[in-house]
Amino acid sequence: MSFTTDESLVPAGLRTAYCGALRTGDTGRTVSVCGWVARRREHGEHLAFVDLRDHTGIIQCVVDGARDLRSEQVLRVTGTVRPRPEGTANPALSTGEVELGECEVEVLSTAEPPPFSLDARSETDEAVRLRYRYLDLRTDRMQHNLRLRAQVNSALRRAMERQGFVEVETPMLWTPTPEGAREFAIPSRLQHGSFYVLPQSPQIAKQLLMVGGLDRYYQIARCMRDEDLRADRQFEFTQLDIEASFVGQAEVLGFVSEAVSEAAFAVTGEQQPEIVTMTWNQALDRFGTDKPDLRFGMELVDLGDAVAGSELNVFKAACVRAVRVPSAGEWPRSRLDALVERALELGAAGLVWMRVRAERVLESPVAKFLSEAHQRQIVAATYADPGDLVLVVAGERERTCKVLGQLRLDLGQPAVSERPLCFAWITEFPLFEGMDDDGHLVAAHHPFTMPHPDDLDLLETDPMAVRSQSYDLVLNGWELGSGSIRIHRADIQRRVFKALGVSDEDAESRFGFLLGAFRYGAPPHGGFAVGLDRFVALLAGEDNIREVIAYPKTQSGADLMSGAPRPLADRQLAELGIRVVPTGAPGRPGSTGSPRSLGSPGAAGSPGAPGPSGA
RNA sequence: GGACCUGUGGUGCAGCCUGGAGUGCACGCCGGCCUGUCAAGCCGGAGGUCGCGGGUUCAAAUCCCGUCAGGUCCGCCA
Repeated sequence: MSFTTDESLVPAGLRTAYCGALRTGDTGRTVSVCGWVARRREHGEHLAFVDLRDHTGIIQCVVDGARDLRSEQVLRVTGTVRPRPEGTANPALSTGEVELGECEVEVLSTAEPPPFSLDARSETDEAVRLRYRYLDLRTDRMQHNLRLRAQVNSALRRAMERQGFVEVETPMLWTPTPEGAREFAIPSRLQHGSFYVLPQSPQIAKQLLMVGGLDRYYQIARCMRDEDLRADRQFEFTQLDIEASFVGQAEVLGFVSEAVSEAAFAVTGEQQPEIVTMTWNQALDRFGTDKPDLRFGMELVDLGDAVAGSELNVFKAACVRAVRVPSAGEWPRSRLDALVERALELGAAGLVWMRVRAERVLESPVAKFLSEAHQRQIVAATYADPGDLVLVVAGERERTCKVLGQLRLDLGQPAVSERPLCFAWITEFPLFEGMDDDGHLVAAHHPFTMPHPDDLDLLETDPMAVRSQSYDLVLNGWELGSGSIRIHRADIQRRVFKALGVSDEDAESRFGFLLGAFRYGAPPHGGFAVGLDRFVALLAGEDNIREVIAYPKTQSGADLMSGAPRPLADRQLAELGIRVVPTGAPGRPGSTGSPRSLGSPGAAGSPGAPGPSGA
């Protein structure tokens, strides 16, 4: 939690000590500290306590005459470290046993009153924090989160380098690729009408590094996707991106496990247990999701056998599954009705609730349609105790599991900050996930994912049953990243493209340079990418990645501090050969009186049309 | 593209449902008092287009419509 590296650093420049590092052992030293005025407590003309803050913590300075000192001023204070008088120590501060006496104060920079309190105890609207992010960064929370993030980066680098990975930087100005996320386009000044795009990931670049013989590549890579923002999604985000040659799935999982475990250890100081692995099918069956939160139980139970032969029509479905909610047997009807409502909303045909009474008797709207034997078997299968609630959903397998999986989260998921850290590998994802509008299969991961070797023969006969050699890393219910073994053989690639409805000409025009490279000797290879923002957020106990990013954007893609995005000057547009088509809104909100108002400076975006890379 | 929540002195909130003078609380700010505090304390003071526009009404922070901003989610994120 604390970042002790600072204490081993030798202060230099204007200071001879860090605020938070002073201890009784420093008694008698005359030191200079530099920082911001966190608080001051005045007791008349000749005694004031000034709490000076730097990134290491707070030291109390005893000052004679603090009249002109103000919050957040930048000071250099020179004084003598001394123990505090009997009974005045402050256990809340790391430096609470000592204070700086006989202080000489130098104001290095004056400061207006900050627009919001930087005290950890006060809450401030996020929009205000973002507008003054440079002030928000001074808070304990942001200092902690950004330094934690740096520790994670450092640990990941250590682990990757130890495993023989070499860091290679890939271009930020890349070429449009027609599939995947919407891309940010960058106009070419030298070739009007042509565009670079910002990489949505270094996917193709890193595979070409394998062809190039780099063997093991990693990068802490920025990726950009022009998709709508969420609590766990920003336009730009960071990945630990890796790729390795002459390895299979087990090796890739090993590399990544090593890296994330080292990072978790660096932050928590606790050795991580071996990461559990389950297949996509198992995750769906047990947790109703491909990103299970393993911090709590309430696993899904298959009631197929328990209700076999029941007269009840709803239980004759392909899949009958339940989740046990411990100690919820006394919930009022209104709450149960709300659960039914929720299940319908999630796409279930219905929801059957069963209160487990004394002697394990079921109280339920359907109880009278269930034989005593069936009731007993349901109770036995769910391991329900008197006082529990059992929720049952029946229908098609995937839908049924997903509904119950969501109910499980609704009713049982702990807060993000709750420990332990439960990593999980999810393997054997399906290669395809449904069809697009043209009746073509859609790749679940990406079109270069190697099918499971046992399922190759199904590619043409039963493609939806083909498992892939792709895998996700999950942490406490969040998808942390994904990866796969790639196709390096032209014949298999051709068959997958065919299943996806990609013709030879299509493939050539879309991925020509990748396929071309593969003609010159591509090693078997595979890789992974870990979403660093999410990883750090979870380690920091934050439920929002904006809290671990120095300068994040709002949900509408604005940077409230800088005002981005903004219109370009006409001259700049001309240079780029760009003409802006007005969006039809004639009246702009306009500049209101407030000089701080950074409202939308006119959205000069593209109309809804296909988008620049739709060719 | 859609659903829901929020917007009231610098900050955080109450007031809105049930219309009646910008009414209240806490913090901060300014001034005064105060020599052991630590979110110091006490006294006094300043500070408001109730996001913006329109409508209903004798009267709108409050009701209605629109709009902007922030948030959560759906779609989207190979």
